Amino acid sequence: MATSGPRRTTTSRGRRERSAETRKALVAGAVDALREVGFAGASAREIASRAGCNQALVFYHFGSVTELLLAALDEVSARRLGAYADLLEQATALTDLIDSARAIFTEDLDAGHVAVLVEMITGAQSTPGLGEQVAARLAPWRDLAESAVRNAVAGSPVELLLPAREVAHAVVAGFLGLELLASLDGDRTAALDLFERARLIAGLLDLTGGRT
Amino acid sequence: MATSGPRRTTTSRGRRERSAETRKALVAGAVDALREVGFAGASAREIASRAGCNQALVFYHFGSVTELLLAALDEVSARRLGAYADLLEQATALTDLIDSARAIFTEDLDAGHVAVLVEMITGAQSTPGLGEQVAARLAPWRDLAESAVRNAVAGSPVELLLPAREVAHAVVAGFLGLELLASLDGDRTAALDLFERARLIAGLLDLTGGRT
DNA sequence: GTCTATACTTGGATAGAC
DNA sequence: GTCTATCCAAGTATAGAC
Repeated sequence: MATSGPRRTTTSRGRRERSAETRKALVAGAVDALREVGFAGASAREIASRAGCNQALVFYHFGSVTELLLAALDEVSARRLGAYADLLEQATALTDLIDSARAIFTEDLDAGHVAVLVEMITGAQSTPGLGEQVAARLAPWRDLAESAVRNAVAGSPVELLLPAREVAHAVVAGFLGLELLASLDGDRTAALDLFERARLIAGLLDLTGGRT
Repeated sequence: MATSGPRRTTTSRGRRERSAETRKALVAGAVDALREVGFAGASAREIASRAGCNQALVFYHFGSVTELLLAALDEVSARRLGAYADLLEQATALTDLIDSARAIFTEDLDAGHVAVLVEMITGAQSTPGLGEQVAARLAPWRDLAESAVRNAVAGSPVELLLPAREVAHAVVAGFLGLELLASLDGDRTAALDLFERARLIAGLLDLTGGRT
């Protein structure tokens, strides 16, 4: 049996890795907390408890609870934007776009990604300066929605009546609103009915507005 | 100068009236607090300070902060529903409906009525049982939107493609989402552009779908 | 890097004087 | 009915041991 040198099993890690793990656990805990108990309930103790580590580590690694919450929002944003970009660039017709949008909606509702965003938006009211930070992190979502819309209506007459930039704003607002309602009464059928309705209309538009 | 008997000037009130005034002040303070510092910042002390009275009165009159916040939501709901009903029953065409909707949107954004609702919806995550209470108070808004839509599309072919109940859900979600975005970055032009766009489309639909 | 312990602050809620 | 005073719980943040 080895008597000296650093022990190295599958579970033991170097200090640097251990630190990175803790940071990750805290971020994940913050995401969970925002989702399940909201901004008002996302305290350092609550988050640390979910991360399975000590409350003081929140301040050691992130300086303040607010900074940790922003890191959580960053993590969710980055992960979702990547996933959406892949899905949406495949959509070259309105029908595809609606299908993708519905898939994204249900996925996010299950995982609570949009809930995290919404909690940060509303929670920003109580923390001076937080609003700008959240707004900056929201902008890429708008841009993504815009390019998706542009991609789907390109060459169609719909393009003239509904500018992509405006539609994108409506899409983002719609997602936030539908998420709010669905999470409030735990019923997503009203939202899913709307996606179905939208798909029907999109089908008509795709037909009449055939591209070159 | 009178030396005995209850003094009665324009500012002195009976005990009962005084109590009612305090309740009103607390409710108004709660509304302001929700609007300006959000659910997370709406503490008993914060509210009482805005109401110009003592913190203990929150518990004397309402039992708990949560109950007071619900009373605030009730007050806003009742006041707005009355105002909207008058405005919306005048709208017998889609164009009218959009105009009314835009007026309501800007009015509510200025006064922060929807902000109160949104804060209560998201804040409900951190307080067990609050979700149901808020959901119950949201239902009438949905119903109002539905009857407004029904009223505006009655007899038009739009009615067949877009059921009022579904559209109403989209309208409520859209209001909440647009409000969230506008309050976040203090810019409502994107929302107003959308209303203008909607009015354009509504004009076309009103023309082609002439009623009997 | 992580923990325990602790100082300090804020907030919910109640008791009792007025 | 309203206020002062106070208790207690929870939260942010830091110091210091390991």
